Amino acid sequence: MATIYEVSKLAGVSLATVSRVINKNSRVSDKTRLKVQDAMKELGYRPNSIAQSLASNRSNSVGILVSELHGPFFGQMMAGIEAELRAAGKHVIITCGHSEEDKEKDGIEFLISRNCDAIILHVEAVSDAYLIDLCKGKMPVYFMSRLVEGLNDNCISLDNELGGYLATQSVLEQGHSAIAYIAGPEFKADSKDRLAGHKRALADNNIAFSDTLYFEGDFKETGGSDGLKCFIESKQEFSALICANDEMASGAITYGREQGLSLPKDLSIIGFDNIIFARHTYPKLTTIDNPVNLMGHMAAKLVLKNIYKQKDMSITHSFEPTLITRDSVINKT
Amino acid sequence: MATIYEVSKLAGVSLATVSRVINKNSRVSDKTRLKVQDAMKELGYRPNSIAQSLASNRSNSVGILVSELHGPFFGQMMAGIEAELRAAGKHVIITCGHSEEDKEKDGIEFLISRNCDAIILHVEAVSDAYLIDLCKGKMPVYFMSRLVEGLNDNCISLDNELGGYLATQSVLEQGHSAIAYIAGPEFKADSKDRLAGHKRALADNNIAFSDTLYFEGDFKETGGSDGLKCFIESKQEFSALICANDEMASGAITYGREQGLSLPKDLSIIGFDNIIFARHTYPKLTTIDNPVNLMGHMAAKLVLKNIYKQKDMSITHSFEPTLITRDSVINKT
DNA sequence: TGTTAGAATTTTATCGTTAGAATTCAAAGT
DNA sequence: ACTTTGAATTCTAACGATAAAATTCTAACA
Repeated sequence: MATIYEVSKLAGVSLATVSRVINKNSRVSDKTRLKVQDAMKELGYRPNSIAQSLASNRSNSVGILVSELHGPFFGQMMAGIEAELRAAGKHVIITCGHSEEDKEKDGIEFLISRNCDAIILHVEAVSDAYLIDLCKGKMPVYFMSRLVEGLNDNCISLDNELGGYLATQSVLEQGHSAIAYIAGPEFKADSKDRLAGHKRALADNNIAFSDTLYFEGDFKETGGSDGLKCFIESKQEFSALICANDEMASGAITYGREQGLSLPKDLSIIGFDNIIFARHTYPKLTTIDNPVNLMGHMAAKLVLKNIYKQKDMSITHSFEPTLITRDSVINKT
Repeated sequence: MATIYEVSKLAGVSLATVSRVINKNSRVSDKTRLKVQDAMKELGYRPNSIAQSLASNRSNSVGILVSELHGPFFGQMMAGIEAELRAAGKHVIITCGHSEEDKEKDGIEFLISRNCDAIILHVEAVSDAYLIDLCKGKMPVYFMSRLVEGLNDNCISLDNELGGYLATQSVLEQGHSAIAYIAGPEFKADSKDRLAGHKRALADNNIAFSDTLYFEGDFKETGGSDGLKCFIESKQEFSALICANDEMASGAITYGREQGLSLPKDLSIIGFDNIIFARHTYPKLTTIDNPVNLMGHMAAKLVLKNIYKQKDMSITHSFEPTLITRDSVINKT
């Protein structure tokens, strides 16, 4: 592969001049610029980004840590970030933390050692204290879908509490009062906040939260089936089931039907996230929209603005979930 | 951040010695190794991977191009590749091509310019000729889920023709004979092969392929709904519908029920890929398993073996799909 | 004790680029 | 014609590591 040196020789100019035509910013006369561009074309020259990074202390790549590479939620998130960054000529280096503290820390180390210009994290297992400490380091850190105390400006977050409230409120408005709840893992902030919203809605309507109609799931399909199984076997009465995400809602729907329930007549179910498949369950899933793709774009914009100094980036740090009404919740009155 | 130079000074040894303790291979006396390691610890030294790459001409990163960052199929694929590579201390740089020729080429350029040690491509729009040409270049290229003529050793592929055959054969065995088919985009090799398998099964059973029961979909949910709509509106008789992937099958199921069909009684549907969600459609989707996660692992192993010279990697280039029987196809006899 | 082989270590050049200082150039002002 | 000035360009030293050649050390052997 041709180097800048060969280009400079062929064009009859110095290294520095070639460098300057590559980095369009500074001034070069049109004549020499043309000469250099011709030479580059002739040699099929492509800048060596590694060398560029070393010399400029800029890698033009941003690290991303998500919990999983698969899964509809993270897919949308990564797609949003990548699209925005790619359009600006930046790369993403993606790794995953599997919602485990060690692996998340490991992933972060990994990205730091790759000299990313910034990292965008969707971490769940690691503590706020750790993150606050991390931010004291040299690497700029941004957070997706998590609000870290005192670091608001680095966070793009969803009002999960509101989402939880909305879900429960909408179910209550349909006349349900015996409501079961399948939460996500309790150590995850998202789970906690959604649950808090649920409890607030219950309280607002003078309905007591019942421990026996609560189940801690895993945000996966099995969480939904296990949870519903648990409730059914406990022989309690309930007409609605709130799941803290759509995967668990899918699992619950599938399990519920296996147990002979007629849905949504026998049981109303609401999810959270509005993943693409939510409209393909049967009944079509009523859920809370989580604009995670948009949030991905926004996180990328934040990096573009702060790190790459791009202008005209208006940033929204906080997003609001909205209710998507489909067919899985019926009016009980 | 401390550099190798500072470490060498503190430890009282030369740069080269520090370098050698970092790259565990060559010999250093235990005493100096300890000295150096202490110094590294004291300074919180972390090698600068950019500088390492420049000097060693190795970036320890492999580029990945998929069609989309979201979507259950690609998620599984990326997860497989990343897990395997990450375990070996390599990074992935992921980008996407959106199944469009220009964007795919663009993405490839992008990865090449990042000095990856190899690239793994899941490309759909770009021609074989282009790929053959690409392989003549310096960058090692591997292909996922695509068989490029003459480049077999660089491909990890699924026998899509067999999958297509299996799907149709299984439906035929259930007594169906009027079978509609919703294909993927015709320019995609996967679509072509699956369709070819379908036609072979038909021929084996002396059933004529009917153009009017064929629809070219887009591998997305809308492809399934649009296709089924088209067939229904044409007032043709058919008792089974084969979809070239699960997303389209989901779309078809949803649309079919919207049109008042009772599934699977009125219409049997079979998909392809066995995405996670396939077991959560109603009826649960009978489909063809595509071991794409495994294939991702294998592609990564191939790179590990060929590029990073790891031993003990047994490679399987070709994978076979299998039938997953669930509830969406019924026996008609 | 003097050689010598092999291990351990250091020296030095290099990877391909950027960035700031230094220089040259060209047009304008006096 | 002679500065002056600012633009255009070149020079040179990094950036932080690796790798091959050169050197020093160590211990074993004659």
